[in-house]
Amino acid sequence: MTKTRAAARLPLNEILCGDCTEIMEGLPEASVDLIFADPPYNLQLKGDLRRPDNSRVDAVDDAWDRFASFEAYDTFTRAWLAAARRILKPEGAIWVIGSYHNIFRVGAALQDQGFWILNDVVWRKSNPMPNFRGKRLTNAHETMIWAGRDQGAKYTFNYDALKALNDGVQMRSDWVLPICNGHEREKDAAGEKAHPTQKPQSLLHRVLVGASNPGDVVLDPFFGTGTTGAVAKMLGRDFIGIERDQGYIDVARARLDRVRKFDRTALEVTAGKRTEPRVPFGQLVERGMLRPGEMLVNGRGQQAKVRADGTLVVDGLKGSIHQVGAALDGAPSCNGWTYWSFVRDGQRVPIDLLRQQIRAELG
Amino acid sequence: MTKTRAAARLPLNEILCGDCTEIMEGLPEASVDLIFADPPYNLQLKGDLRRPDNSRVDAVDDAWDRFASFEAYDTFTRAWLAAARRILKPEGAIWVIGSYHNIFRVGAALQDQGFWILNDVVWRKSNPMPNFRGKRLTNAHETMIWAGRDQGAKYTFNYDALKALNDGVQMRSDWVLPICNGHEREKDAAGEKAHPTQKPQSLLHRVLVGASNPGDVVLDPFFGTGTTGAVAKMLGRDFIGIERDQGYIDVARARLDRVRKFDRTALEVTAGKRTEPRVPFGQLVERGMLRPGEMLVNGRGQQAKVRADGTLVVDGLKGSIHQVGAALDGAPSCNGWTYWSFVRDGQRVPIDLLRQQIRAELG
DNA sequence: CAACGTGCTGAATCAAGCT
DNA sequence: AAGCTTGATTCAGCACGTT
Repeated sequence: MTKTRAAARLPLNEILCGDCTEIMEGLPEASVDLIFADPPYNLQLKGDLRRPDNSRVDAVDDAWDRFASFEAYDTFTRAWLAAARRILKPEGAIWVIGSYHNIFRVGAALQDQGFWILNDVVWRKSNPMPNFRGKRLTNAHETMIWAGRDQGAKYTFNYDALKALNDGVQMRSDWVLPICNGHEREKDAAGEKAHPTQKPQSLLHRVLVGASNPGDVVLDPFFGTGTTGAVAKMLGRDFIGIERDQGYIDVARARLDRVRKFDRTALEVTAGKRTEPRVPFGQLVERGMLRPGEMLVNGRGQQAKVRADGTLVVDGLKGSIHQVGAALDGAPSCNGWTYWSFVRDGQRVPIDLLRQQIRAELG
Repeated sequence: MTKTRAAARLPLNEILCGDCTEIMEGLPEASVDLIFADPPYNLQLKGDLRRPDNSRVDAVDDAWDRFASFEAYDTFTRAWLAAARRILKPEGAIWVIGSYHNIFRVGAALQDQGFWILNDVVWRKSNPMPNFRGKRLTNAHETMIWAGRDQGAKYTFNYDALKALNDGVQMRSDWVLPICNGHEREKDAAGEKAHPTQKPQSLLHRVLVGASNPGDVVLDPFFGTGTTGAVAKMLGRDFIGIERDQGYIDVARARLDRVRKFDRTALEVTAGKRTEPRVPFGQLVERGMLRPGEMLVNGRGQQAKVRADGTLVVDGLKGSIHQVGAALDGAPSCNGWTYWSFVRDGQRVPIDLLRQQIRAELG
């Protein structure tokens, strides 16, 4: 009976194979701090789409994204949300990502079940797939809903960490991040993308830094190739993954084995100092251009450690790239962008180069 | 009776005072090209919000934004959407703007009533109000839903005009625009903002340029201080405004009197090739620009013979310029106009050049 | 001069689907 | 059936300048 299974220990840092609703029903009540869910979008695709050069778009045509009707999709959604709600701690929170095909149904279901929406967050893709037919706007964003378990319930929000990640100004509800491709994109044996909708690590990085703490339990009921687990592991959170496709699980397991946790000081997050500059240093970290724990070096060879929220630490000294630089030089101020370098292939490279890359991407 | 009122003429460029559902029920069926709606957001604000300096934030606390529950809000939403759908032409479209408080309920209701979502569009505010309490992300965007009346229905989309607006690249689904303030913000007699949620004209400009044509009828059931009407008038569209607050209507009337329509050349908009007159390939033969028996050549050097009726033949293969091109490439389709060239003075010249000559003659 | 680094350009690649 | 429909990124190739 459920009672027995519910008493079972929480299977931390494992991937459970099966239907997420059923599996969540077997987990102990009020045991999870954060849920990140990337459910099927119900894209309702028909026929095939070709580019102007007649090549075929490799679209999402997997069985798991097919539903007979909005009603069928609603039934599915309400079932997994109810199961998710039961295992969520009273002060836990849920994030769900979707597109216009499904997100309105998900949002209404969340509200109907008593979740309390805290923000909707727009992921603005810096490099979306264009609209090949020229019949609509380029679909350049996806929407995440962040909700607490109940109206008035407490929830985790690391305001200052996100502010630091955003170089000293409040984090907004729209996040500009590139889609997942290149080396970060998991490949199958044939060298093809292993999953059609793999999310970028930078997105999960921001969610987990902002809405969870080290040691928290983060559950992902649609684990796919395990981005949530990978970022949770790096950030020192425990994860629980649920996925019904064994092929995806195999890819995720191999991926998680490769992932290393960032060290402890890198994970500590500022309590709230800031500076003025305009392009967030934290983005270099979120995007994986610099790893938390990596050392930066100044002109005199002094080293500073990069932390997950985009701040630096040297001995007891913590702060932004500018603050730490100024303190080391005993100067009233310092432009951290030109002050710090990182090391690649034995060469010192100014971090400003990375900022220029981001600026180029953003146009 | 409704029947009588429904037969009434369309009240163009007027503001009707009253409940929008009732008034729309009295308008003729299938008579409106575009609906832009900015319904109450159901913000559910409690208490008051103060800035760090203890000044009070002038929030939306008007009676029109209070609903007892999500159910009450849904009932309201489904009623006005049904009335809106009846007066929409089969090839018309609707835009609805909202925030996370209401947009998920609006989106689900749209889908449930048979509207077909074409895009969701994020208005990314370049200057949003900060989050004073530091308890959530800065609420820096609102969401618009663009939907056709039915799945598969035609709709107006001025692809090339929006592309031109966007510096020559496809318009994306996220629009960065400042909020409405300064001189554009309508003031009441006391010099205070006349309406708490006045939308910027830039937003409506983009919607109307992209999703309507000059002479179209644009209806706004929550007219407020008349931004939709003002931009419609400037752009040479007819508007119908519905508003139940006489105070807002007075402000809107005065505003509309001040607005001047742009002149004709300013209103002309980059048109796509689609809207150019269709020229049958056979006309090139009829006019003697190509001779029957002459050979066309594709990119791979394969040749096809032009016949007197404007069809091509290669070996046993006969058909239109498009069909033969597709068959030779083993492709599902082909644009024969760009696929085939003829030879003049040893040079390959695309046949599309001849079509352009004919179009130029047609004006 | 050879060897190598830099920067430009154009081809190739690839992206939650859209008459 | 006609005929209209991309943009960001990566990487190889190559000219050119420096060591």
